[in-house]
Order: sequence, then C-alpha cells, then structure tokens
Amino acid sequence: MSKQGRKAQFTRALIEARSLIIDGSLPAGERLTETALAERLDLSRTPVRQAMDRLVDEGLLERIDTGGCRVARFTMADLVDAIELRGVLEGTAARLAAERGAVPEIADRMEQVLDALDRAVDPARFDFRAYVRLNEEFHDLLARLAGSPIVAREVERASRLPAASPVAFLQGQELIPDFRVSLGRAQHQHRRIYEAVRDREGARAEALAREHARLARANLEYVMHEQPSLADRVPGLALVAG
Amino acid sequence: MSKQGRKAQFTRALIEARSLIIDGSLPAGERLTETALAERLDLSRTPVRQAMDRLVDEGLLERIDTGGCRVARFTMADLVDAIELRGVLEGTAARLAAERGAVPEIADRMEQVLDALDRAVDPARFDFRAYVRLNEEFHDLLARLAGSPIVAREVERASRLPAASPVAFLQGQELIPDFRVSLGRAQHQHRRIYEAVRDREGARAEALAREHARLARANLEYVMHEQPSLADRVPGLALVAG
DNA sequence: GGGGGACATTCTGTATACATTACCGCCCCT
DNA sequence: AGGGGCGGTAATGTATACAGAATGTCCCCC
Repeated sequence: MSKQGRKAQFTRALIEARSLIIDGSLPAGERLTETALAERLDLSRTPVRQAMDRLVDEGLLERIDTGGCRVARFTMADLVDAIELRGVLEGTAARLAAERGAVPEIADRMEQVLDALDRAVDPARFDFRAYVRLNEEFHDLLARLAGSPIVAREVERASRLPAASPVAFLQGQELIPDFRVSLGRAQHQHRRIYEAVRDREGARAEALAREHARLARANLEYVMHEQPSLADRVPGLALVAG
Repeated sequence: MSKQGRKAQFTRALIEARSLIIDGSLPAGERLTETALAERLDLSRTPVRQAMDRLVDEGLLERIDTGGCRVARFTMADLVDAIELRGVLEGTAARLAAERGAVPEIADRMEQVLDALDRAVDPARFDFRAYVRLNEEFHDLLARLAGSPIVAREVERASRLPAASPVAFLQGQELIPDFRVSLGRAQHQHRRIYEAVRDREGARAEALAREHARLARANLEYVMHEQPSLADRVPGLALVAG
C-alpha cells in the first residue's frame, strides 16, 4: 500500500476514473462495474466504490437501479443548464456580498487578484498561464465573498458540473482566433462585478455575474458549432451525445 | 443480513444516523467515528462508512482532516442562507420553465395539485396531512417543470440542506396560532408562481418563487424568537448553536 | 428454428482481517 | 512543575472473503 497520502488509493481511483470518463475513454452510456474498474485501475473494490459514489455525486456517473453505474450522457442542453446554474449561484454569492457587505479580507485579496489579472491580459505582457490561475482564484473568492459557507459550498459544487467550471473553456480558448479579446472582455466583467459588490448594488452584481457565465456558454456554442474539432480539448465535451 | 431491500444495511445506517443528528442525540460539534457509529447501530463499518460519506455530502457531518467526522454546527445565518439558496434555485427552475415553456405533463399534474391544495386549505374541509403531501409534490413538480434534469437535481439537493426543505416547518406550524392563515398565503403564492410560468413571465416567476421561500425564513425566525420551545419540533433546529 | 427454464457466472452488498496512522496519556527529564 | 518524547490503544484505509441477487447463456423441448 502506498506510503504517500492518507487516502492514496481512493484519490488515485477518483482522479483516474474521472479522467477516463472526461476524456472519453469510457464512452457515454457504457455500463461500468466496480469489479471491472477495480481491475482496470489495479485496486481493490473498496476505494473504487468510494470513487464511484463520488462520481455519481458529481454527475459523471448514473446509478443503475440494479447496481452498478452507467457513464452519464450529457446533451448540449445539459451543459447550457450547468453553466446557467453556475451563473445563478455566482450571482447569488455576488448579490449577498453586496447586500450584506463583503468579507474584508477576501475583498482585499480580490483587489490584488484583479490588478494581477489586468497585468495578465495586458497585450504588452500577456500571460496566459497567470490568467488561468488568477481567473480561478477570482471565482473562488467570489464564491466566498459573502461570508456564507453554505453559499460558497454550493457555488463550488455547481462549478464541478461538467463543463460548467469557469476554467473549462480556457484550454480550448487558446486556439480560438481572438481569444485575447475574449479574455479582456472577461476581465472587464470581473471588474464590474467587484465594483457592484463594493458599491452595494446587489441586483447589478447578480445580473453581471450571471451574464459573465454566459461567456462560457458562448464558448461552448462556438466550439460545438464552429470548431467541433476542438471538442476534445475541452474537458467533458467528449461526453456530449451527438 | 436482512432480506428486505438491496442496500438494507446502508439505508438503515443512513436513516438512523441522520435521525440521531437531526434530533440532537449527537450534539453538534461532537466527534463521530466509524467504529463508534457502527457499534451503536450494530452494523459493520462498510455501510456505516457509506452513510457517513453521504451525510458529509448532505452537510450534516464535516470531515476532519485526519479522518473521522464531526457533527456539523449550524448557525441561524446558515439556515437563513440554506433557505435563500432554495429560493434562488426554485426561482431559477420557475424562470426557466417560463422562458422555455413548461413540460406539459408536469404542468397538467401541477394544476391538479393546485386544485387539491385549494381544497386542503379550504376552512370548511381543512386537511393538514393532505396539505403537507401536496405541498411537497408541488415543490417537486416545480423543480422539474423546466424539463432540465440538471436544474431539478440541484433544486432537490438544495432542499436537503438542513431546515431548507419546503416541508421543514410544517410540523411546527401546527402549533403556531394562525398557521391556517399562513398556509392559505402559501397556497396563494403557489398559484401566482404557476400563473407566471404559464404566462411566460420569467422574471415574475423567479421573484415569486424566491419570495415564497421567505415564508420558511419567517417561520424559522418566528420559532427561534417567539417559540424557542418549538425548536425541537422542527427537524434540524437542534443543530443550531446558541 | 425459436422460446423458456435451469445452471453457471459475475457482480454487488456486507462483514471482517490487517497494516498503517493518528491520538492520548503517562512518565521522564530538565 | 512544565514540556516533550514515548508507548499503548484505537481508528482509519485498504484488501478480501462470502452470501445473495442479477444476468446471461446454453441446452432442451416444442
């Protein structure tokens, strides 16, 4: 048994199984048994079962009544809904932060992140990797800005739905013609969201955060309609039926 | 091993453990080990562990870094947020149903439920048990009205957060002076929500659904401030610190 | 040739064994 | 007397054994 990490086998099972599903090695709709997966990953059934439970929770697997699982089959509509939901929940986080006042330490950090994002999208010293990292931190901070663990938790959960994550399309975006323009637009929205929260404009903050999530939807639609060849660059898009 | 049910032990562990937490037998903050719970429920660790995983997911338990769990400690603010979230998500379900058109079969059933609810709150033939059952069905139908499995799933998840369920306060409500008036008000809102969905008034439907969840908040605040003695009649209120 | 039923296989759900790790209290040393 | 190390105990993580259920398969009978 591996010495590193307290739940090493479980973690490995979770990560590897998730990869298998997301990159399409396990085709959507395929039946998946504990035993088969355990053998494939060379693990015992115990950690594999836990990992499968977790993946069911994440929505990547569906339980079958009789036992065992099936790889979830997503439609475009499902991904659109997942993105919409993330927008709604981030919007709620933003609105509550505006109404109740933002947690000062998180707001401070957010200002730093926004400044850093400005630098990252500056054409003179464009830094894609920095953008990805900072964008992720922005969304994490936004989830926690209202100081509500319950809200933060659900925002983060919604971000784990397939292709709903704020970072899901950044990979593919590298290959989209004017993606730098798109990142600049996103950063503009980041600023406006924070501004609305700071100025206690709850409705505006909510609406802006929702609209911000629409960027992901636009990217989704672009990839699916204009560049289906990029679909395998975006995590989870292999799951989409048809 | 029990003959009845495919996951009888797991189910028993989940239900009994949840009861122990919700009714306060396991005080908030208390450390809870697999072994201890397994012994207490007279089960092996395997189903107990799965049940604990699930309860962590539901938010009733918190994982401890080192392994093991702690019974979650909720504040009033947490319950308020949980209710707010349910309102936001039901609002989203209602708005999307309005924007995209409601699923006809679900809308049909909803009209029947609304008629039945009218009868249940009619003072002449008031029927509390029927109200509880129909109210639950109304909220279930609302979650699915937009025809989005993703949205329905998250609405239902939010309803499982402690004391956030649409039915959480009905128990205690029996003991509140003019609770019949309150039920009538709730039913009035049910009607208006459905009406807005039917007439494709998305913003109105969303706002009404959010406001409807505020009834739960009002009940929460009433119980906590006016009738703390009722707190143990409402599932989950025993978890609230202070 | 097709359908149905008994059998075999496989899988799940549960219990339990085993090794590793964390926890707790005690004692010793300074 | 207080703090730090040390050992015992208990709990976790993982593997595996076993029984019951589900699935399918193969053969026989029609």
